[in-house]
Amino acid sequence: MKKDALNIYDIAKMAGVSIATVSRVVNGSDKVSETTRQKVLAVIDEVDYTPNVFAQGLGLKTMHTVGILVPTIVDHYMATAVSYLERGFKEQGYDCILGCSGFDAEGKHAKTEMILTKHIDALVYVGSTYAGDGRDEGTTDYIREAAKQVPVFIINGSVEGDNIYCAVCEDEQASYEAASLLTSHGRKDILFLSDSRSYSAINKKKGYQRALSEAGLDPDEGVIFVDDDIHAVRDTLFRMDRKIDGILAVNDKIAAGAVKYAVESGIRIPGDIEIVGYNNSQLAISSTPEISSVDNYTELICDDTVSRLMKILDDREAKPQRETRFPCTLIYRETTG
Amino acid sequence: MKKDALNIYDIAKMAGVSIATVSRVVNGSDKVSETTRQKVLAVIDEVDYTPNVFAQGLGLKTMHTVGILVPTIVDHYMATAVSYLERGFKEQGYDCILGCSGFDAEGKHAKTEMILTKHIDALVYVGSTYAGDGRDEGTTDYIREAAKQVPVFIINGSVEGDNIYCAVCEDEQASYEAASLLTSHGRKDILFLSDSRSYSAINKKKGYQRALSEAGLDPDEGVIFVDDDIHAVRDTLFRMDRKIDGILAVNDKIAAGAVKYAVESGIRIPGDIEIVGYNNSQLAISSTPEISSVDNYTELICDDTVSRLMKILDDREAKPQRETRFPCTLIYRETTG
DNA sequence: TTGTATGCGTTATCAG
DNA sequence: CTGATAACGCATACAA
Repeated sequence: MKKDALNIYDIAKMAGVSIATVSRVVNGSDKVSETTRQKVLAVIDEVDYTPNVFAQGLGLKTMHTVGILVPTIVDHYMATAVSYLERGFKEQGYDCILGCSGFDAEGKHAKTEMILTKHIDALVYVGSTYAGDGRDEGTTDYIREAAKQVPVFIINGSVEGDNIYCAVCEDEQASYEAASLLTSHGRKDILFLSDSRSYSAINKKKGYQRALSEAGLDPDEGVIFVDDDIHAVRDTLFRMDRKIDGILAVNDKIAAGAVKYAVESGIRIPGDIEIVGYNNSQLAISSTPEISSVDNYTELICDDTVSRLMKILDDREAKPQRETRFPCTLIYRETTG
Repeated sequence: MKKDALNIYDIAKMAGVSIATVSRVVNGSDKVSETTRQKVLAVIDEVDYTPNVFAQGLGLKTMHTVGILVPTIVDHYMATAVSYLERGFKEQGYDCILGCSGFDAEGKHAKTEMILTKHIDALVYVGSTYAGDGRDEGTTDYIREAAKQVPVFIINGSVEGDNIYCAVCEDEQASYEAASLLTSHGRKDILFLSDSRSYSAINKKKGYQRALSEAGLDPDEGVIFVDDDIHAVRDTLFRMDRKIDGILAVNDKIAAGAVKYAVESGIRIPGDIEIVGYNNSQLAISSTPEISSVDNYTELICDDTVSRLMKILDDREAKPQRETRFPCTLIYRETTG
């Protein structure tokens, strides 16, 4: 059936040289005469030989793969990030092993263990959910544990530890600015809609609260937890039966739910209520009216992560910046005045 | 730094047995006494030993990984499919290597070659773009080439060839039913909005055309190619300056663009125009009015693919059904009457 | 510049 | 039931 692939011995025999020479040619060593190089290359090209990655991995202890863990790939933000990471790593000759861990500790822990058994060269966590809520150090212990084996990178989250590198966007500031925009418009009843206590959600909340405090508003009573579901958010707002003239959501899906609520309630946007989403995704555009949303430069963050990661892989002694920070910017659309 | 992991010799030494015995215990062979088994297991548990997958792969010629190729993971449909596949394969003890190929032939070809060098146990293509347009056989040759090395599965596309297995949804029928719904409502100017000539897009078009023909309408003049972008679709429709009372789109993003067009033109939905999307994604819900959309049972298709794939991997002689077909159903929302 | 021999960590075959 | 030992395919230090 599946005829065994040719190995280095076959090539050596066909080219009339030793396996060492073949190996040298394959790996681009300069210690081989041009004539033999051509001879070997001809054979390799002829029979379409590719070195066995398992054997390479056995000796070199690397198979040029990096592991990527996301809570769910269905989320647009994660998908986008994975897309950029995959592109970047591939450019550097690294393949990606993907794992979807879910949001609970057990899954994160289990998937981390599993993916580590694959002897990946590095591990990238995508999503601030992996950074925990910053309160309970124990929740991120599995990351420090993983970092003992391979360099660990976190996209959009910050975790302390040796061999752990982070890239975060300045959510606190972005959220502060968005909320300040609303308070500056005289909004008094501004909600903060969040579905988690992840690292980034916490920072967004801080920014929101800072803005409200500065405006002399109660920074706590507007903080609401909701499910990450358009209709669930809408219904939650319906049930609240409370005057609202501003909403800051931690993602566009939640913001879209808020828009539904306003539209179906006959509340005018942005006249009576202003709404700001987060991630600047297609959902913000699909919605009517289109949602003003914070863009968090996923591409920039991912490219930076790839380049810092490669720095380590190229030189195991290299110590790139432990944490890089990126700004966010609010994209103005129709839900803000 | 990264202390070398323990190997089977270490365990053997610590347990006072031979490596063969350790291997037997690890692989659950019954040819080992209960006492020694416990002794070895104790050591393994104690020091947290895991067999080196490279060495296993070298001998067994498999590392229990399957390759997944998508044109882009950013697309919601692909992301959803990958999510289900990953879950299914992981359950069966297989890891996933992900590749994003883009939509052009060169990328598909190159990524296929790359992922094959990883000695994956099987390859799954997600998306009908890989099935080509069915006209040019040459465009899918790289798939038949890949199938010579490993079993190949295609999600939502049909390609002929040995060792190639497909799962498709009955897009022709679903599209026919959706278009028939509109004609039955007396719609006369129904557009078919498509962004590609992929296998599924072609089937959707056929269904649309069948419905229009049956209703005595011209099946060709409504077929329009658009960019897969909400605003681009809207603007294309603006420019068309043509009476339209029905739209069938090959995905929800395009349908969302159509909704924008109608809303901004003051055309009433579904009174003056009815719109049907495809994939039943969040975009359909995010939109206002919410878009009626064809659900194509991604989960079902993926689970079926996983189970057929495992059948082959469990028994290399097994020949599961070459092509499985799944129905679609229209989810009625606010853009149809 | 080229070839030989060894190690990488398993699994599997074959004796015992 | 258990233990040597030979593959598996490659990279590389060492010899020539």
